[in-house]
Amino acid sequence: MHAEIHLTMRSDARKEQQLKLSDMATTLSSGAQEPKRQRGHLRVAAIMEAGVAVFTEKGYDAATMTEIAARSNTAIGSLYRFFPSKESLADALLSRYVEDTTSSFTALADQASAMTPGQLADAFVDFMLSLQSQRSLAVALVDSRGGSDERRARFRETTRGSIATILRNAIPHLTKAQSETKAVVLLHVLKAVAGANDEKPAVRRRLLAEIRKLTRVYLEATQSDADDRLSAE
Amino acid sequence: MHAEIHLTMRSDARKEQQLKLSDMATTLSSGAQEPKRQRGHLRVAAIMEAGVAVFTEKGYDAATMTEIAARSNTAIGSLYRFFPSKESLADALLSRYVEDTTSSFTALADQASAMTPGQLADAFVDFMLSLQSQRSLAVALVDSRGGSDERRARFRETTRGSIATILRNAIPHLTKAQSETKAVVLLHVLKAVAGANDEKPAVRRRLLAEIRKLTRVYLEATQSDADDRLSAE
Amino acid sequence: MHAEIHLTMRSDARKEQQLKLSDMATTLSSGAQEPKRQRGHLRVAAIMEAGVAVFTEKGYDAATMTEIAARSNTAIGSLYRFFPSKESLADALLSRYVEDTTSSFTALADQASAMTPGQLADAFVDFMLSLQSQRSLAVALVDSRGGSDERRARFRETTRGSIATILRNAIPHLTKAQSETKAVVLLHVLKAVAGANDEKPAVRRRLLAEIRKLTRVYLEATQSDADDRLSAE
Amino acid sequence: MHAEIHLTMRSDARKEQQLKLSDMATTLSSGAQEPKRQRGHLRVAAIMEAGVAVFTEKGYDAATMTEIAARSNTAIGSLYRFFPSKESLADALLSRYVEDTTSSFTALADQASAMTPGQLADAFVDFMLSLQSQRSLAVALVDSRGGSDERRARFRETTRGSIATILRNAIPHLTKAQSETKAVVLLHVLKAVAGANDEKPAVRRRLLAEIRKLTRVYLEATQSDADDRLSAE
DNA sequence: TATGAATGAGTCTTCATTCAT
DNA sequence: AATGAATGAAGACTCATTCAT
Repeated sequence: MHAEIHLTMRSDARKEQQLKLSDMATTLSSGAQEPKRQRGHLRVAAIMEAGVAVFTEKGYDAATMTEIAARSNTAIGSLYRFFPSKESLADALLSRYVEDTTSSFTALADQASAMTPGQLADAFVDFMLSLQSQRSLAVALVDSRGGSDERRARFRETTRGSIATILRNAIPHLTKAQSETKAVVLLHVLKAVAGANDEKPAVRRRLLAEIRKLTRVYLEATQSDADDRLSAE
Repeated sequence: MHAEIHLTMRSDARKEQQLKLSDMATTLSSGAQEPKRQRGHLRVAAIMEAGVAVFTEKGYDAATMTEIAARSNTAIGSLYRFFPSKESLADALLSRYVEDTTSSFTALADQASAMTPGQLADAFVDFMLSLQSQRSLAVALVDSRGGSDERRARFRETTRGSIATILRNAIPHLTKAQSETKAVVLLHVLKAVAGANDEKPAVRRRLLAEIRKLTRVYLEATQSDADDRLSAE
Repeated sequence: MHAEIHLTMRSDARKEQQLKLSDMATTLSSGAQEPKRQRGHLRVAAIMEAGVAVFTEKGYDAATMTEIAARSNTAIGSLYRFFPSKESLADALLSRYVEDTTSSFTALADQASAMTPGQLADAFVDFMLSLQSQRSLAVALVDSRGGSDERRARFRETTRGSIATILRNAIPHLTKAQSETKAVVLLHVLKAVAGANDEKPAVRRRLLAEIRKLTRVYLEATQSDADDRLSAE
Repeated sequence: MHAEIHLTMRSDARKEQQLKLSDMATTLSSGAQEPKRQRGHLRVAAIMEAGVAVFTEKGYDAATMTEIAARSNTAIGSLYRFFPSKESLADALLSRYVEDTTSSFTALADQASAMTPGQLADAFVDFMLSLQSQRSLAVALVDSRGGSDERRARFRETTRGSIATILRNAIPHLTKAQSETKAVVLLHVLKAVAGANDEKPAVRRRLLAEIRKLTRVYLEATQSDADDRLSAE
């Protein structure tokens, strides 16, 4: 009963603001309240950083809103002003990550058509390395049970789609279905980059080299496959 | 802050029992069984099965001891008699999984020396498929935060070691360091098999075929590498 | 226990402002209006209307100051400028209702002396019907725990007094005590009019007719009683 | 998510017990856990009494589970073991009241056919007086927003139905519709008995006498109406 | 003066764990 | 030894109220 009341109220209270804020709403799209003053933006940023830290360290379930509030020097009430639920915070974080990632992917896609599979493989690994820090958040939020299922699914779809597109740019003759299957597998392989992070530096270096090799081998094999199929026709 | 205090306290309170438990867990999960107190063994088995089910379904955090007790028709007090903490149950489950897996790996290792890399690749994928059901438990317990960090780490080490051994059996000339690096990567790749489970049947089939191909390609490349290096000497 | 401490504290903190408020509330709810600061009056009016709406819809407890502020397009800070507490707003609303009602009662009282009990009964029911919309506010605020106990008690007294007066006007020979007792009972009966509102139209119609009949019968019986007692002397 | 888990678990855990307890389940029908040991029954009783007290004093919203737990010398967790939500406690209390009331009504119904309207009126008022203490709880729970709407509605229906039946027993010739309309009105009138409780003793006495008179007059008038209608045919 | 961000006590509820019977 | 009642710390979230800008 309370919940309904609350939601109703909020909708009422937010209607008009929703409009003028819709442009900035991208980051906080998940039901989060947009700050209207300078101070608020700083606060939101602080909360998000704390959120990243805590979710990454403990995982979605074990992370507590109280700790996130404390780490960002925010009263719990203020945290909830901007992010009306734990899930909404996780969603916002994920969204931001998706956006960052997506735009990076777009850049990669542009260059992909001019790359050999080997080059592309390196580009992919480098790309994952550049995401590094954020990546572990995504793992904590997506691979665990964090946030809404729906958004997590959408996130996965988006990422897979981006990779599939890049693959088709770089390796013509791939059917859509093929590129999508390969995207899933490739994405999985690339996730190993994030995993490497937890190892000791020496091991990490070797691991990264190996992942690089694997990726290259995979993409080259994919290329030859496509060529074979083509010449067979 | 509170949370930490709490956890600390708990750990303290449990230390001594942990010992009793680990004996028992080992005893139970290894084949050896004490004939006396048959009832107790049945009970423990029931609890463990319920634990597997619940942890798999809900993940470590969301699983409750009460539900595990209920599903195994055990009074909560009895459950705690055998497994003095949630963590200890997760650990026991993981241990059993490790042992099962390890012995399977051993069998695989015996045959590995007679296999070509391509055959080995298929064997690995088939192997993962055969673990399927149990595998999702490991995911729930290892990739999330279930069980003690320490044991999870040990679990990973064991698995990696098994794979490394197999690799060296099948592909001579690999140094220990190489085989270990490759084992990490290969294990990661093979985890995709478990992930494929969540996809629709049609996708799943394509995915598995692709993973198979990737694994084969990877192992074959590994072989040629080793050969090259050898002939270069 | 905590709750009590909290409430106490709040009351303490507000005492002095209560005075300022009650002046204002009285001023506002009586006809007199200060020409200066027109804006403020509009704002107060808007707040009060929103307050009526929200309290009526949700009841005192579930109503939130934030929603009342939003519905009246008022910043929460401004709302608190005029009504320093939720209770003070409820009180102001109740006061206004009492005043409205009282003046209406006064009009009724003027005509009452010329009415037969039967006519008076109808007049009462019609009167309650005319209050309808406001009545539900009173229910939300008086029958629940809205506003201060003290003011609610005063409100009840006033209303009962008005009715008692009317009764004595219409039915001479009633002692003061009698009229007061009857006022309490009559008021209770008339509240059924408000309750009828929640029923389906068909039922509502029948209900109102029945209440009308009951009221008539009651007042007529009261009359005969008085007559009897008189002639018995 | 948690909620679902919880519910699921409970259902599982309770299945078998539900059976052997179904006979006693009447009182705690609203999802409450039945105690299985002596101690538990005492506890449940204590909780319910505390619940009655607190709900009556503060109303549903303002009552806190913490206070109810404290007043019944129960740990909050124990309270929730028996009554898994605030609403379920309110429901259980209401149910018990309904049952008490209903059986009393049944007894009244048996005698009603032999009563004159005047006697019936007195019987009704006496009846309400006998419910006294419990009545104010019903007011707190039914007339406010306490508990689930559905159950409150059902409660009202049941009570009205009982009264309607009694009326038809005592005053033949009433149509079903008539008796139902009159039941609603009569019930409302009788509620004044509970209200009288809050007055000073002297006032209370006079009030009760007046309510008695009103009820008598109403029922007698109802009788004559019915007679008139009959002879007019 | 108006605004809305900040505050934090308090609410309901959950669940691992202990302990009396 | 088995049972399940008891415990209470902790978590997510709300909202009346204050105060800096």
